[in-house]
Amino acid sequence: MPEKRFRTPAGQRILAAAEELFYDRGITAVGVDLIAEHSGLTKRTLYNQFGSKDHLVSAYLTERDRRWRSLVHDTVDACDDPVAAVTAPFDALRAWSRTNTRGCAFINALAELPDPAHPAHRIAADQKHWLLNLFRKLAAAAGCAQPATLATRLLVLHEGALATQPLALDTLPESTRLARSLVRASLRNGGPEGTHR
Amino acid sequence: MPEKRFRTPAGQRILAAAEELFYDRGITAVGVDLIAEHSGLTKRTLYNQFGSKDHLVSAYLTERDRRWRSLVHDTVDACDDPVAAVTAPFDALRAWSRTNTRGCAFINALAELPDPAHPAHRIAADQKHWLLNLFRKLAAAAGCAQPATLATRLLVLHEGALATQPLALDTLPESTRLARSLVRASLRNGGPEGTHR
DNA sequence: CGCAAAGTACACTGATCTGTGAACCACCCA
DNA sequence: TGGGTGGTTCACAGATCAGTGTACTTTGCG
Repeated sequence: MPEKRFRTPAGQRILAAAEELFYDRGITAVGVDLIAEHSGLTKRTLYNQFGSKDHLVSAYLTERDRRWRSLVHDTVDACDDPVAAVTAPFDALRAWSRTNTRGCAFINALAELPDPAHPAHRIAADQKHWLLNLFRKLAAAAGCAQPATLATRLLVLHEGALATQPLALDTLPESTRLARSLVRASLRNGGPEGTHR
Repeated sequence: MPEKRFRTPAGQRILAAAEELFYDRGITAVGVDLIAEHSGLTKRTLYNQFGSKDHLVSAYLTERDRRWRSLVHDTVDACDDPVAAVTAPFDALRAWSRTNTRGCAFINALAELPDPAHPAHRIAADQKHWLLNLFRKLAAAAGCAQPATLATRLLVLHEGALATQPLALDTLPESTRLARSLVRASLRNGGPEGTHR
């Protein structure tokens, strides 16, 4: 059962418990017994619903990705100014970080699951490509010069702020400021500074 | 045995095997039996030398930190231009990435070891603080305006390039270009762009 | 009523994990 | 020559892990 569109209420509760535990304590460190216990359901139900721990891990990452994209879309849509919309993912990250302080779930998952054949790799790669592409589209829509280059820079800033988050260095505000200034600069002159040569 | 200054040859070989396996496959996923087998030594020797897997993990991170700092120091020292020296860690990262393609070992370790009491947390936090402070000192030495703010931005770019490395997006070149342009901008006018307000 | 789907209770398998005990061996050096 | 240090061999303990088999109960619905 690689994917499942409609999940039973018990399946949803198990997935919710898995999301919390996997993110907070790490995927390998959390056993299926613990997930069953935290969800109030039985291990048998877990296996009836998800088939294996690997499939549950995939469902965890897929669901988290869905929630994150939904938040970013909402934040972008709430911007009436197309220039402000370019850095809307940074605003979404600020809100997201209030309840998620253990860094990026996908980077963390890749750290624990080095096998490139594991579905987690595709999910993680897809998410970052999606964000890169979103930055590019938003930059182009705002009339930024060289949207591809700008998008790469914004992605690096975004991931850098996210990666340093567990270290409590409070890098997000400065990253956001720099991101906004890069967008402004790409509107003022014919391209972001430092691109020539 | 929390630290050990002088290690026996067998201890060095075990540590070398542990470094490779922990980084490539993840800490939790690698057992002590596998490390013993890869090093050609016995599990008994491993425990005689390191006492526990946790201590071996600490030794792994400490040794990796030492090698990375050594590379950065050498790269900085090889710069005759103090302005180029500010972004020398990005050049060091380029060389480092040729053989280390699984991202930051410390971020990865934090993902697997969520317990803040684990020594890995202190080692990882120390490393990032060290790099942030190095950026600050190099920026000040080069005459950059607002070296603290610049250092934070450079650290975010550095960590962003490192975090996205396993995703094969090739973000390091663009991160390095942007880092250099930020340094240049902080020399030209009274501070990096976008800092006012 | 009768059936099927969803979930429970619980024992259990086989593998793997960290860590230990104890006897033994090779080498170096006083 | 005789310890002492460093390493080996190998069995083993105790815990935990993913995953299964089976019989039972509940609930909703035709």
